[in-house]
Amino acid sequence: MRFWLMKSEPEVFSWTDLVARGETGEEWDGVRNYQARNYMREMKLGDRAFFYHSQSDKAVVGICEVIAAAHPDSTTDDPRWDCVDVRARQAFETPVTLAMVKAEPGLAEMALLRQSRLSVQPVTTEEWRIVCTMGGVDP
DNA sequence: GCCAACGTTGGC
DNA sequence: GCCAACGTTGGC
Repeated sequence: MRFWLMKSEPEVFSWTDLVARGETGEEWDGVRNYQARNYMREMKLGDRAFFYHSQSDKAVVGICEVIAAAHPDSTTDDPRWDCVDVRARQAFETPVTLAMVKAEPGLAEMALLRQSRLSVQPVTTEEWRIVCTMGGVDP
């Protein structure tokens, strides 16, 4: 199983919105960046991803699970864009803010800091463990 | 609201 | 194939 981080502006689609979708989950559509798309194509069923609120919130707020491998993005006819489906799994006890990530030496190499504009990014096993611990959930 | 970083487009 | 112009994202 691999680990990822996916960003969303909470004003557009929030963690609460994903929780409301329940087991059905939601298509992670709208990504129009090749690197982010390629990462989604690498995702497999059962992979876990942090749900990150960008812009107003700037915090990892929960963990979601990939429930459908990459397929065409239903919001466009352009065949270049694929996306996966995810469902909410577990909310963090404590949101892990961007400031907290920056303050943690073990997370200095995270793509979240290195490539701030990338909306879908890989997370290492060690980074996953650290962030989960900070968030108050079992890795 | 501003700006840095970075991706895309289009002229040459 | 290069590069200037432009658009978008996201942190501050």
